[in-house]
Amino acid sequence: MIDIKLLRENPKLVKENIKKKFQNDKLILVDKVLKLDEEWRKLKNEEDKLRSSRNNISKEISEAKKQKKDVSKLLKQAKTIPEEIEKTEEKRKKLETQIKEIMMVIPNIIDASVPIGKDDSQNVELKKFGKPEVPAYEIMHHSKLAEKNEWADFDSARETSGNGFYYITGDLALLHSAILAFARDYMVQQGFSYVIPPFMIRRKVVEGVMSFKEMDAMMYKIDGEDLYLIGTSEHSMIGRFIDKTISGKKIPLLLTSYSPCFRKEVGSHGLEEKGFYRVHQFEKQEMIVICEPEDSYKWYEKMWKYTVEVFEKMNIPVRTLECCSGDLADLKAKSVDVEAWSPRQKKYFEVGSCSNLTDAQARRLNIRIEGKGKIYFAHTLNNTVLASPRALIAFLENNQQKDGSIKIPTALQPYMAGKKYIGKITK
RNA sequence: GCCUCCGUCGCAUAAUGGUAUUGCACCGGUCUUGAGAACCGGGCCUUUACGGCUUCCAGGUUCGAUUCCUGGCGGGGGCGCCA
Repeated sequence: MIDIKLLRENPKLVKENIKKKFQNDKLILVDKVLKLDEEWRKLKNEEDKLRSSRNNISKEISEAKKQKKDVSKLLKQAKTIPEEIEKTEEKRKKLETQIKEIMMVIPNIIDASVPIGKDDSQNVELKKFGKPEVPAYEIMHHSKLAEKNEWADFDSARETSGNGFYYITGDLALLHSAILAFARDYMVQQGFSYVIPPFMIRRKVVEGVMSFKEMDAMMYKIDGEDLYLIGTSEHSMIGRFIDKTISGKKIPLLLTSYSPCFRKEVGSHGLEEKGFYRVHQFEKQEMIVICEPEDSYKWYEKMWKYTVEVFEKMNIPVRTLECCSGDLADLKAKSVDVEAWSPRQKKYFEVGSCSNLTDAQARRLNIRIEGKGKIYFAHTLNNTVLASPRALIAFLENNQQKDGSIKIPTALQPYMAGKKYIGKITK
């Protein structure tokens, strides 16, 4: 959500930004909202004046009563005002709703450095980390490998819970916990504070953090309760700060959270594919930063690097792929995906996403900083440290040995009870 | 889940239908070598007006609601259930 003042003062800039994002159908909204805003201000002024006269008459009544004077004439005069206020207020509130609806869909001003492009096919590779190698031996699909080692039971999960669920068992379950714990500790070492948030949130919080469309496609609702299962800990983490003014002394807030994540994944066909790639339930270590407006790009650069480092320590080659203007969600000013190398598919796949939302999310949720004698909107950022079981796919492929066993990188061994290898030798 | 009491700035507190009081803390400014003291100020909105809004939230009654009524949310105490 951008500042309506920016729209008032510089509608041209807002329109240029919309064009950059190839959302030309939204261009008319700018003039529409300007008109509505002008009307709103007019009504607001009228209303203020009406209230002012009501307050004055009320005062007169109060004083007249004290002096035991007759107030019937004043009362008669006063009675007409509330009706007028109500009428004006009704109109104003209607306008307010319309304005807010439009402001919600006007995209955040993207950073000047964002590459211009229509959709994800025009995202730009920034840098490769590690060598994306394809070994001479065949890399087994993770679900086949899991089956051979009795590391997963998709068939039973389908019976108990449905497609898109899984049992992870034995050493793979250990590894799943290990990589999450490793990711958590890595972030703590970088100075982040560890948080376990609520895994369910109320509707009003959900509405704050996503659109109705997203809500329908993602969120599971608890029957008979005003509660939804979170799709990511970002929901409850950022929800914690709705309508809060944070003391400048506590800024930047560097938080890393763990949570299970639940997603309906409505309309995604990838769910048919066997394995861990697209599932209804996963676990994620996340990072959230709330900082001074001038520092958000400094944090943005640091944040995606942390993810790259975590994957490097797990011996997984990655690359960064910058979201082009058309692929950028409306709240985001800049965003980069971290993708892991798949030696089996000979291509990269998404394992994390780092975004700077500048002040758009903070304005929408009313998250402010108090300091230097001023109160102003914060900048907010979020990034995946590691999501499992998806990260396990990359792990099992890149650490797979010629004999079919899985080598545990040194950094992970303490989390795996010292084990250096897991898995049967199958070849 | 039930019964019961309660919700006013970060904390404490006043007003009990007449337009939110006071103290402490915090922050900014003035003064100062610096700190402290002292003094001035402190949220939001708009067309900056001796303007409007703000007593957990949403409604209602009223010329006027912190005060009365209804619902929600949050907290304390008691009972029940529970890893």
